[in-house]
Amino acid sequence: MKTLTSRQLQVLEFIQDSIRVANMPPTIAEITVAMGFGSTNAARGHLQALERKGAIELIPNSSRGIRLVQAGAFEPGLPLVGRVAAGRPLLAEENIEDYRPVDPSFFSPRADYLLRVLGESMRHAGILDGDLLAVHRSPTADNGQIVVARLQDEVTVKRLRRTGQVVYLEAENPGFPAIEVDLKQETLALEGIAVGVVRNL
Amino acid sequence: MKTLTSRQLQVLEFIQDSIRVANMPPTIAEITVAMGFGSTNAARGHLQALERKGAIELIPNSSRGIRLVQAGAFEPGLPLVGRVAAGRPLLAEENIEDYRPVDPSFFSPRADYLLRVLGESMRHAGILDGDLLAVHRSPTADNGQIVVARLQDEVTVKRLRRTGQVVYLEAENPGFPAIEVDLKQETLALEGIAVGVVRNL
DNA sequence: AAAAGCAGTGCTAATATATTCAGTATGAAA
DNA sequence: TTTCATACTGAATATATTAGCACTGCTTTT
Repeated sequence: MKTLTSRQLQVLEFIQDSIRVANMPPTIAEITVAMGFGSTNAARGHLQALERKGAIELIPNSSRGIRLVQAGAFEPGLPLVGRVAAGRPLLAEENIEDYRPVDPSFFSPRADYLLRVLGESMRHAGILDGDLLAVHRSPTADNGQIVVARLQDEVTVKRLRRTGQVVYLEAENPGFPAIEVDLKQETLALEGIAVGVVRNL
Repeated sequence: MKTLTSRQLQVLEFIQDSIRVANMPPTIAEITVAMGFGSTNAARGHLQALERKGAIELIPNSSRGIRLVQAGAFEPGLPLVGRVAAGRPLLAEENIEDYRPVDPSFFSPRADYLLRVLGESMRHAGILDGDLLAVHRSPTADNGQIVVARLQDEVTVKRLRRTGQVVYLEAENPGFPAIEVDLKQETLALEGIAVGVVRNL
């Protein structure tokens, strides 16, 4: 989508608000009033510009015939992180596979992103290969929580178990050994804590 | 809300579909066409009846001026079914614990409601006690699918396995025996097929 | 210097849409 | 038996809404 001017953005935002509040797009006249135009053509011009730029779609001869094109313009959903490129922040653009319409506040604390789970190491916690893990960004976590951690450019989902200065990242599947991190020697970079699981069957 | 007639319900459902699909309420003319009426007044009559009964609100002199009154018209979410009362339809009001902001179309096929899972019988399929199972209403299911079935006023989640005239509802946890249903003697009432899992950690 | 995009006004025509009035027919409730 | 709600048809009207034409003025790009 091409960049919008600030005025066009205002119009777009009014349309989004309209849909959110009234559950229907506004008429051109409503936009005209809301924006303080003296002529409906001012609004029409903006709508046509927005359509040219791909922000909306106009349905000819249809009242309130404005359709938001952006999938999730008002509900962007959560970024889905898939394979993580080495040396890049977890939420760097190249790690974001897609956006999924999941309500962040459905989880508590709020979910910040979704992580696609690889492998079976957490199977016994009901987290299977391919599941989407809802993650809340947090640099700290409590004992016993399931966390997302970075270890040498590898992202892993494990249960955190701390005893003194040693942290164990435990799998929930026999055969997968726990990872031991000595806080005196290395730092443990937590990416977040797991707050939920979403699975498509 | 007073009870609606079946015809009124059809109109209401069309309006709901319209909002879901087109993101805006239909015009009276659109309802007229969709319902196969010969006159817009047929649709109008239904709309006024729906308004009297509190299902919708009509905005006078406004195109597409139909507003769903239902809490959650904007974010209907999915009904969460908890404990199921004996002898009552699964989606009867008294079975609906709450509504949860989960996007029905996130799953495929679309989820119609969420069922709170009780017990550990599907643990090895990654479905734990307390999980919310996204369910698509369907009277039929394929072999191997995880289904929601009604057996003597009990709702169970099991994997469907069919051999000839005998259906096995298999648990995914050793120690939980499969339930055998002989279709020659009893009927199996499927409530739906599982299309997803949502868990709050 | 010309062309294109931006941001508007003002008016009119076309048509989409809601609304009103006048009916028919059925079944349930008072 | 009258009244009321349901479930429609049919035609006409009022208004809401989109759409088109002709402008002005400013800024940015070519």
